[in-house]
Amino acid sequence: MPTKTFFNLPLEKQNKLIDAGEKEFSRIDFSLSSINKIIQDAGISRGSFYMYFQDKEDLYFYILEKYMTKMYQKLLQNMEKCQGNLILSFELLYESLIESCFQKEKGKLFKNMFLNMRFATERKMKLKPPKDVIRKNSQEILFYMDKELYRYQSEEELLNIFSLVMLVTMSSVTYTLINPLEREREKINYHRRLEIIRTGILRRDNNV
Amino acid sequence: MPTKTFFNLPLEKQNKLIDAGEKEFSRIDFSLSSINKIIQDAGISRGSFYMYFQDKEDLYFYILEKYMTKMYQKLLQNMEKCQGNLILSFELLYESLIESCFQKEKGKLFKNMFLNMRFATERKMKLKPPKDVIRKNSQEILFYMDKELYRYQSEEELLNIFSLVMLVTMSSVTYTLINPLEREREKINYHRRLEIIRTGILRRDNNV
DNA sequence: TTGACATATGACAGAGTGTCATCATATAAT
DNA sequence: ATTATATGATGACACTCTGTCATATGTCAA
Repeated sequence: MPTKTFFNLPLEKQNKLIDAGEKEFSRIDFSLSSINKIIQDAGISRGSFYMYFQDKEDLYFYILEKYMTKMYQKLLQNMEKCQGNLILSFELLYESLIESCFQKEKGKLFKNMFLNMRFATERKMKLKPPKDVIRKNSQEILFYMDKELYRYQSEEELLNIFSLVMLVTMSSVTYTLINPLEREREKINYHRRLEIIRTGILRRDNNV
Repeated sequence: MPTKTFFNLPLEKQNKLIDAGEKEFSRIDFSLSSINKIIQDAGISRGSFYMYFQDKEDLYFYILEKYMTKMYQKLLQNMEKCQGNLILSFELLYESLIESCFQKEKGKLFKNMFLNMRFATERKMKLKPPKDVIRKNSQEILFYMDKELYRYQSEEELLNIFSLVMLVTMSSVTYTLINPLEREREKINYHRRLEIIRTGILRRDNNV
């Protein structure tokens, strides 16, 4: 998290630094990005940067979290729109994620962030109690979720289904980012995978 | 790939360098690892290192590939042992992966490699024609796979199922590495996810 | 012995990181 | 008005890392 000093800054200066960060993290992968470039672009001194953020990672996660939150909001909206249909909601999320990643403005930023997701989750999990964020969001999702559709034993099982669909979605988006030429084919495969899961969790008359 | 010069080296010297690499990649994440440490440990000069490998990444992938190959061999063996049952084969693979990752000797190395997998696949995909490796291995898997068990339309669908199970397995192993305390709980969740997939792909009498 | 070739070396330039003593500014206290 | 105190800003500094290159060493054939 940024320091108190950072938040005391006039908003304009805050944004200038955030923008410089986004620009650098768009340019290149996190591990190769440079604080020098960021402070140069933002027009602040080296010392100041370390006044506001613990390190490069600190700034990175501050930015990342902003977009993660947006994504969850989007997912919640989808759940509402789809009357609790989990699969449908993720299909919509998938579409908007792909669209975001191929847009001009923030496309490269999103791409780099997606490709770094593993690194990101690892760090986050070390910092916070593991399920803190995802659990809270999952609970909200569960609230919207049409539970009559699926057979399940416990709430944990529902959360597990949720995580599974999330995993498959993120993985597919990432694959598409790495292989943009196979975008359409991967989309088909993604829907196939969702269909397998849907069939697997569907409540049927002949209950197995 | 290492250069011809590297392979001309006496095996002893080759191994010393590989060992030094594994030691460093065990110590710390790839992006923070240092060639300096490696050459110091291997007792060679800076110039020599660049004589043998293009860069740090080159050495890393050379080591990674060795273990990836082993993993695939293991999976193939499992397929044979399980008479083509995909789910069972991956359950066995899961167990041996977890075991490997918690062992004393190479545990930390495997852990770091797993956590870097996203980075690794991204690089690999840029280097080789995308599906080269996984496709070749998948074809071998398909050879062993008991196709009567599952309903599917095409070979591509079978490969898709394979990738899905692989994804879920790798993801679960990675999660366990990050949260070792939840090892048992995650194992249960892993089996639940596999059960969902199994149900989803199972050939039933009342064909949907 | 002399080339010709493969191999080995470490000094070097360039770039990056995090720190710290110091300076500047604003706010409060006397 | 002046001093005191806290807060913010700065860039030089020490350190580490990377990839290169001119030079040195070893080896084998003619």
